[in-house]
Amino acid sequence: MRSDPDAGAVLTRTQRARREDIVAAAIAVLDRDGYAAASLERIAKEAATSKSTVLYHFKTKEAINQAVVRLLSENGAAYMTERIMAVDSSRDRLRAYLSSNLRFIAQNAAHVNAVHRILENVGFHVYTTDAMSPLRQLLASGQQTREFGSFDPEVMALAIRAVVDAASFYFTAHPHLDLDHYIDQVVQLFDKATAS
Amino acid sequence: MRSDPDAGAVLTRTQRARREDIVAAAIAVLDRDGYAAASLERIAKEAATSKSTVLYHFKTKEAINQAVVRLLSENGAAYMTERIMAVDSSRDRLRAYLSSNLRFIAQNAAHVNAVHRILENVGFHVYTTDAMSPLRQLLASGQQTREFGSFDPEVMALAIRAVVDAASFYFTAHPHLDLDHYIDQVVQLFDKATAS
Amino acid sequence: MRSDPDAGAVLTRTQRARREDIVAAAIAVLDRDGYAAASLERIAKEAATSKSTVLYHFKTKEAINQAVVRLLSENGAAYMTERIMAVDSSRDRLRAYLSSNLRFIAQNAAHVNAVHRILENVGFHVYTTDAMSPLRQLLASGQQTREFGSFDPEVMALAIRAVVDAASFYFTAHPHLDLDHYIDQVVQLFDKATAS
Amino acid sequence: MRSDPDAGAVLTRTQRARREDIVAAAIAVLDRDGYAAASLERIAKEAATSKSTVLYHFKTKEAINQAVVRLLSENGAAYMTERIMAVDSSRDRLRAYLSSNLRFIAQNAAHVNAVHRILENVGFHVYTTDAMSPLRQLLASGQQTREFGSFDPEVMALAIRAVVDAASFYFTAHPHLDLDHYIDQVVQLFDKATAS
DNA sequence: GATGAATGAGTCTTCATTCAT
DNA sequence: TATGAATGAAGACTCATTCAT
Repeated sequence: MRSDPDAGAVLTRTQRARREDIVAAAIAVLDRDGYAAASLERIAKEAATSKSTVLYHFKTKEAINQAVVRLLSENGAAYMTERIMAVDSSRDRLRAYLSSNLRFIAQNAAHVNAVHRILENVGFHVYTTDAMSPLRQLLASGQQTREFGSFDPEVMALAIRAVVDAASFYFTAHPHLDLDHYIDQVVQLFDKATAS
Repeated sequence: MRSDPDAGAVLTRTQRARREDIVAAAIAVLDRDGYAAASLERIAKEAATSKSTVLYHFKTKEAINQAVVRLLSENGAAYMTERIMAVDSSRDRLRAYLSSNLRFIAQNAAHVNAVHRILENVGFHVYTTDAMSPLRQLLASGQQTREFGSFDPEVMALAIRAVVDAASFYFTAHPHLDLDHYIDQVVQLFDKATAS
Repeated sequence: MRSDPDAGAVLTRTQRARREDIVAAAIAVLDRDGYAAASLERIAKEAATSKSTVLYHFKTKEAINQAVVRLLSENGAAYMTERIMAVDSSRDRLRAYLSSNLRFIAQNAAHVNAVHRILENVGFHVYTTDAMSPLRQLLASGQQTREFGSFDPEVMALAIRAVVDAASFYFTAHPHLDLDHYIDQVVQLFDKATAS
Repeated sequence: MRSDPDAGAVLTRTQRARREDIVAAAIAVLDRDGYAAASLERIAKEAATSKSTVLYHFKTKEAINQAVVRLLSENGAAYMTERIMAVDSSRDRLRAYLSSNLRFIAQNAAHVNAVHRILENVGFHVYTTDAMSPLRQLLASGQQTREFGSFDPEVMALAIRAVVDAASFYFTAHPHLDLDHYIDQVVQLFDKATAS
């Protein structure tokens, strides 16, 4: 029908593939060289095309960034909710939250870094939004069931998110770290911190 | 020819005052509008001078950023070491570390945000540097004296820094929060997490 | 290979219909949004096709503009000459020239505007070309037959064309004007101006 | 004090001179090559500088166009009102209106063309605005004093403006025309057209 | 000591056009 | 016959920096 590389419109196979290439290129540049360096030209070169071609597929630089962000949150949500929903007690849920989140981050460190880079430079702040609210609820309901001790769920949620969000940079800087040990330590940390 | 107001050279009172004005302006713009918006022009306007004057005092944009970063670490170090050195046990030192750090951040939220903005966009990473090493040592020596329980000091240090670093954004987003309560909660959190 | 839908070649019915659609779309965009906005993309969207399809039918953007211009002059010439030839005296011919011209413009305001937009932006100037020469001849022969008084036919012709050419914008801006009254006034104006 | 090449702010002598150069260059390009060709690059080259320098002095392309338009209307208003106010009867005023307007246009043909080019491409239309209202009033008051005969002042005003507005292109196309004769003819035309 | 003027490099974006299918 | 994909050229604008005064 019509060429409409936008919105939720149906995309050609080629279009989808190209868009994936470009998003991957954007992630690579953002992760490696930072937000300021992630110009259309750089991204295009990374994707082995021209600026114009990139804009043919995305039409706006912002659209690329949005695609990078959206892709991560889709992937991440799928990965995590599955693992969190699989368990019942609040404590287990918190453990699943931490471990699945960290494991996902370890597997997608570059992408996660890229998204951090974008969000930092877009005025949109993680600790401002309700990214924290499901976590706060998990903690609060664990307190009601006496699984968790007494603490301010808001502050605890913030701490958890801070630790998780710091992970992608740490993982990138320490590529050979023992992930299982790391996750284990973080889980223990918050097990103790939330103990009753 | 010129007296070169840069480097370690001695500065006149006027020069020092001007430089402070400019650094303050840079902080304000960085905090309020982000890294990308912090152009020389914006900074100059905020400081009520001209671009050329700013560059006369700093000679490079990067020099301004460095001054912003250096000023914070000087202020912060002075504030914190004083308070940490005042106590003896490792546990008290950790508490002093957390509370003095958070209190300093609350008092200098804009400046801290500004520095975050700079570091994020400069490829220089906090969790890469040895900003963590004094903390790691504090934790390790607490373990040797049996004040702290068993945990990986590296991971614990990382968690602490993550929570502290997240604070400035949180404080900015929640200007009316009860700081003492917040600090108290964080201290309790890590008290439990490091308990033996 | 290709049948080349351009030039004076014979066109299938479908081709002709497509071309008409596109010309109509171009007119609409030019009239509504101006010359600068009349990109191939905009025209294609207005015609509910793709840029490529538009270019398949016209091969060049300039060709579209030419088609828009040519279509108007064909339509206009047909409409006007018929009405002007129907009368005999120079005075009546002048009246027919004015009234048929203005009436045609009123009926085709969008198209006329579109053509103005194109000509303005193409360096081709109305008062430079011989669009004025038939009019000049009409006036001169009216003077020879003493139907018209004394005046410079060149200047009078220019004035007439200026008034007529201004009409399409005026009509567009005042869609509810009393056309018959307007035409009557203009006819009277030049009746007096050319009176002997 | 501050460099502010905008608005009504006070300008350095250099700034004023430069701005005049650039405006002159813009007029030349607009007149000679049309609106589309009047890119910053072209204007800069005509002014024998660089694009950046042009933008240093104007900061927006639109600002250049505004300056071109404003300069003309200032010059024109000064020239014309002086000459129109010098006479008393409505008829003499109309004559003064026509002759001063045409004479001004002849002396500033390039500038007038340039302004036409801009206004045509900006959606702002002459016959839409109240550029006509002083003229309409002049005609109406001439009718009240019986100096003028019976006609629709709106239509007559439109015709006058149309003829005057067409002049700049005509003058450009015919550089050697006898201006006095031309003006004389136009004055006679509207003398007859408005006669009682 | 301060600053107005100038500028090259680089940014995002639009556009007409070509090519392969 | 029609169109999706790709692209080079050009456009307006931003920015850090240099230079002369």
